[in-house]
Amino acid sequence: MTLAPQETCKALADRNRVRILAALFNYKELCACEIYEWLTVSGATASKHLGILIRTNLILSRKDGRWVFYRINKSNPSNRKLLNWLKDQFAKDEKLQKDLLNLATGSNCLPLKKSI
Amino acid sequence: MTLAPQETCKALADRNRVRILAALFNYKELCACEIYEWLTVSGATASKHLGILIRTNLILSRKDGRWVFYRINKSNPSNRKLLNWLKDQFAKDEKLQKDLLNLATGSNCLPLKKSI
DNA sequence: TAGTTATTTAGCTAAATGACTAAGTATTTT
DNA sequence: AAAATACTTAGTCATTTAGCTAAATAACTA
Repeated sequence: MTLAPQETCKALADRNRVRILAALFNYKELCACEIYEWLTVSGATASKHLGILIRTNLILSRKDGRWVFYRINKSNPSNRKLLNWLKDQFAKDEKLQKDLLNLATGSNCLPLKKSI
Repeated sequence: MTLAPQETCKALADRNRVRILAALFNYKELCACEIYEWLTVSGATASKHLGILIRTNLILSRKDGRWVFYRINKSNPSNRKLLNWLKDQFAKDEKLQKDLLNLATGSNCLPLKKSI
């Protein structure tokens, strides 16, 4: 299944989905509840966003007990350049950087595991 | 004025806007009427799409008499990687490639000027 | 087994989007 | 100056989307 460019871009055309990717750039993995608490949206809303990112091959998930952990899909060569561009954009997005600081301490779920 | 990534992506989240960019990758410049005839949408609709691409710094325009010519904005370094990714995607998008063949001959406006 | 926790699915609503037509502006031609 | 051409702006309508709550599913815990 190949995606047309506008389909991939549509997945990235929402602030909360961009925030999810930015968070996953900073952490190897995050579970759904860590994500939706940080986004401050309902679990259902976050789940929908995560589903969209999964279906466009931008992220991958792994189930562990009752948790589902999400991570960036780095194994998709056709998104390589796109993710690289995104990373550049994240670095320049001051609001996002401030926002990400709140993720570091915010969870009452499992401990966060810092990556990179 | 810096754009957040989701704003740039939103501009690319529509098939007709992607088609416009693909067309402008193949031709140095195209005028609005060449574009909307090829897209098979009304001039008003094309104008709106072109305005969106202009406002996100993806394309530039130049007025010449009663024509407005559009071209890819290659001078914006922060979109370099994104445009590069797009180019890769275009090459793999068979529908788009077939579609582009109809642009070469399609105009009853000014002569098309092949680029690259 | 019953209850609790984590996530997804279903159904709803308000807002955004992309298409159209009609009207407006700018420029050229007759 | 009037008509024609190229494009943009404004207004309308149908569809899509992002949020919510409630209900369903899945997995652990007491």
